[in-house]
Amino acid sequence: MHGMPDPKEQLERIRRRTEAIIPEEELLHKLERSCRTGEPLRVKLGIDPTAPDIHLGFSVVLQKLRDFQDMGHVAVLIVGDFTARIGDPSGRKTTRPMLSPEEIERNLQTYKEQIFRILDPDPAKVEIRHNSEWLASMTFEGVLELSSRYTVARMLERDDFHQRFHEGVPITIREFLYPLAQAYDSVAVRADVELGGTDQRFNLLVGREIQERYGQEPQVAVLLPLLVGTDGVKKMSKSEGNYVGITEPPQEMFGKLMSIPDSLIEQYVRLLTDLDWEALNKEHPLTQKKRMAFEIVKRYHGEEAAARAQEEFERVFSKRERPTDVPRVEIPSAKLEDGSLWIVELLEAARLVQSRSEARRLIQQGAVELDGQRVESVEARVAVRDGMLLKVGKKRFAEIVLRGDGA
RNA sequence: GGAGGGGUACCCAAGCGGCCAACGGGGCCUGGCUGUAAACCAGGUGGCACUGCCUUCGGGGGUUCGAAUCCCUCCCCCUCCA
Repeated sequence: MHGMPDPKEQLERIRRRTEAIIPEEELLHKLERSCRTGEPLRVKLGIDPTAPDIHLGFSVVLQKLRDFQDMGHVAVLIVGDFTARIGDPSGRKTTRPMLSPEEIERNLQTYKEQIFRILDPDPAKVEIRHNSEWLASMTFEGVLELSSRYTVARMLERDDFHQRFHEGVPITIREFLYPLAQAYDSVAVRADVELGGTDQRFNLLVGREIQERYGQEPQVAVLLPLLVGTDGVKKMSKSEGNYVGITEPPQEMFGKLMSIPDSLIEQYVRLLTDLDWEALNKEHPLTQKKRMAFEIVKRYHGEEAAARAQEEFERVFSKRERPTDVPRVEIPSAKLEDGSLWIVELLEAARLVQSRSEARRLIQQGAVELDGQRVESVEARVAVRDGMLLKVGKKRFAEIVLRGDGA
């Protein structure tokens, strides 16, 4: 393995945007040895097969894994198909849905398509494993073996377990098994490093100890900051609906990024772009946000698409003009009476509302516009013309296309 | 094994025979102000051509003129003691 950068330089690069490296000296040793022997480090990252959409929060971790790859190391992706059955108690969320092997495989395909927009697909630098490979076949004896290598007291050190224990909130034995199973993954793939968000700190540290108990050199935990979601409060996650997916269309991405609270701009710029925050910080927040959104869209869709997304955003929201791409909705002319239609029915036919009651409410609230003209009355009948623009709220648009009877 | 507390709309949570399509908060939607930010103000947040009707309060059955509210039964969750 030649062309591998100097270990100190590597460490420097790994440190960027990283929350913690535990312990840092060990990582340096591993890097030095790797450089000497030409043996790449095995860098483990667990992926959750229940949520195949990759969002910007996870991209921070993936980007770091990419850094490792670029320095010549191997990404070892662990599909947590078996651990998904246990359900990670981190953050004490309710249990996740059980997935069939087929669903998991389907998700993995989606995952791969997305993951390689960030990772290097070079087969020499990626290894994808399912943890059912070694966990599903583990005997009860194996489980005893594994579980005898960790103590209840150590388990209870974990913040959420600790809290639950003291509040009298039940903790099942099964939940104790989760960190152990994840830790065993590290043994199975002989991980040198494991990546994760800061919420994974405990799990990754258990991995270290378990590896040691199985006679392996412990992995180094590299923790990355958790990105706050577009709501500005909770960490970005699919289930909270506060995420930006890396495969979302440019327009959507740009819009979502513009809607984050100002207080998040710095974090997004630092974690998701290579922009110089110190310089950017002198600008107006709106400018900062646009630059940030532009950079991110550019990363996933290219410069041209990013520029178009920005123009479009400015046209629709700043200048309140008509978007370039408005969904077209066919209205059979048979529905019309003397060329006109009840506004509520029109909204329904255009699928801009979910029910007529909703349509009525929105009209009453002044949210409905026809060709830029606010609809004042719920009872209104409107003359429908081909190419008419229907608008509900700030972002729901539809263009009416009249369809003749004969067609 | 014993004792007790619960299951209400997207979430939390009131209501405990009619005034309940169900208080309040969060979230979300809409309007205003704006920079599609935040903050703030106002309204909305089952369905239906709608001064009314229909479907909702874990499932099923019953009492009653009338039930989210009372009774029976089933399912599920939780706490404490052993």
